Amino acid sequence: MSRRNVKITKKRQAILDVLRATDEHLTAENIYFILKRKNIKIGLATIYRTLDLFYRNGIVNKINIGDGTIRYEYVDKGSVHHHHLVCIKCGKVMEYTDEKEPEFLEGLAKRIKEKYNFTVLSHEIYLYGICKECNESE
Amino acid sequence: MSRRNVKITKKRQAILDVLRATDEHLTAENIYFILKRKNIKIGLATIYRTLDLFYRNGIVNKINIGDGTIRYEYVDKGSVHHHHLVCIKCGKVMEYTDEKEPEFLEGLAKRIKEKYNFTVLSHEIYLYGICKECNESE
DNA sequence: TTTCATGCAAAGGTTTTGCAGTCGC
DNA sequence: GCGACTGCAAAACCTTTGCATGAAA
Repeated sequence: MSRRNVKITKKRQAILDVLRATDEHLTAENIYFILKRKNIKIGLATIYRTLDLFYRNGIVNKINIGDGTIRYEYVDKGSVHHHHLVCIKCGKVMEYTDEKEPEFLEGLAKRIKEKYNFTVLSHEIYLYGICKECNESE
Repeated sequence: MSRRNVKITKKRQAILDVLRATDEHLTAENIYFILKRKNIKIGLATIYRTLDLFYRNGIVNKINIGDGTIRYEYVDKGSVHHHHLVCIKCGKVMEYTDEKEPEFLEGLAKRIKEKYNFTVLSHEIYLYGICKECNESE
């Protein structure tokens, strides 16, 4: 399935705009209220359906930090692959990129293949800890 | 909070036994039915409460592969830290350890600290792909 | 017209909570 | 007896689904 198969309607465009306008990782409900504030009336179900569609077409990533809700982020094809820093104090999710990570992951995939005959297709890395602000406010 | 603060009742012991007896990653419901088969009558709510207690005390890990349910695994303090291989075909979750990973993660935590002033306390790595069996059955 | 998108409400599944009863020290 | 643990049922929560309406080609 590829991106060109996705028809972009007005509602879908609105959701896409919200996701592209932020660095944050939004839940379906976040998007719902952001659009409401912009006077765009849309059903939650439509947002869920759209996000699922986007996900299946590689337009957004799902982020699951384990708090019971799914977050989404726009996949910018031109940007570097990144992972997530989750602050266990304030719950904020930040992105990071690490220059040595791609090389490590490539080697890791190779070793996993040899050792377990498991073909790695994608990965998610979550680092949990204390963010700058929470560090400072102690 | 530390492990010694957790009182181990009969029901809690039963849950712990189930988790220690398997390599699999069990949901609360899995545990419920396993105990039922052993003729141990226990409420689902108790299992949830116990797992949450165990989690807060570092006795179990939460595994969230994004399918809407939380899985748990016993934390064996003596064993090597491992991560997860999730098969996107059959949904099976396996564990792996990689000899180069600890060194990489140590360096990564240091770089994250320098670059973002984020203190890394723990991490989760999920590798998604196709497992041995699903590879072979194609 | 025909197809697909949408909104609403209801249903679904997992997890949490309130409360009364029970256990163990 | 007291405090903590447990079971049940109900509630809460997020997400999906069914169906009728509406928009677009």
